[in-house]
Amino acid sequence: MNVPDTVPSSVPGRDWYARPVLDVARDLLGATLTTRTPDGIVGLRLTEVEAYDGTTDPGSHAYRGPSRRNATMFGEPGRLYVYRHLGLHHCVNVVCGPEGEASAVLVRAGEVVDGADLARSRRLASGVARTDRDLARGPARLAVALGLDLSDDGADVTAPEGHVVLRHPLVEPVETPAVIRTGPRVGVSGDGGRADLFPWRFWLDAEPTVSAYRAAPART
DNA sequence: GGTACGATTGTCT
DNA sequence: GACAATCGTACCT
Repeated sequence: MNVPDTVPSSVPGRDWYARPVLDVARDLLGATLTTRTPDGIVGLRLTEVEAYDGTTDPGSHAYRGPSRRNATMFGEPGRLYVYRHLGLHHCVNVVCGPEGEASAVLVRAGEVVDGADLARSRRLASGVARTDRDLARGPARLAVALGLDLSDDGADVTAPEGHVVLRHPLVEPVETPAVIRTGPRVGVSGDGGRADLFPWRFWLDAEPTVSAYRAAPART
């Protein structure tokens, strides 16, 4: 794979995810999520995420308590929660916080840093050709690029030999310190229209791969 | 067993 | 910028 060994990185253990969801969300920016499938490897440097704070967060799938769909959120941190949206798209989350709290970070966008050819062919197979910048710009495109679907729900990202692995850089790049920006979450309508109360979207400033903000449709 | 609704995207105007 | 597409899940009867 192309990820050079000279870039110090580690695979955080379960405890790393068992922290407050806002801390984990912030720390996930710049980390790389890598999927290994029979047809190859795709690595993604995360540039945009959103935090969902378990059963106390009206915007979270966990707000109404455990169900078959969100069971993974109530389980161990450090696992993938994948769900289908609008019957068309998949969205990928990383479960965090203490087990049972059901907090999760939605992975919204990233920059393909490995396996761009494979990511591109997956995107082509799913529809229309796009620029490389769009390969993983938006949660559904990101899932396609990484080749993730419902069968990956519950996958453990803390296992270095697993088929989905999250790596975290041990040291921040000194020359290009990451500027982290925050804002209202995208498309969350369960917050009573008060998206401003939950400025829990985090992204890396000046990243072309960050998806465009769209407010949730007003709820009647 | 039926119905309403969505953490979005692509396409058309 | 606006809108249709499309189906699993939750919630109701």
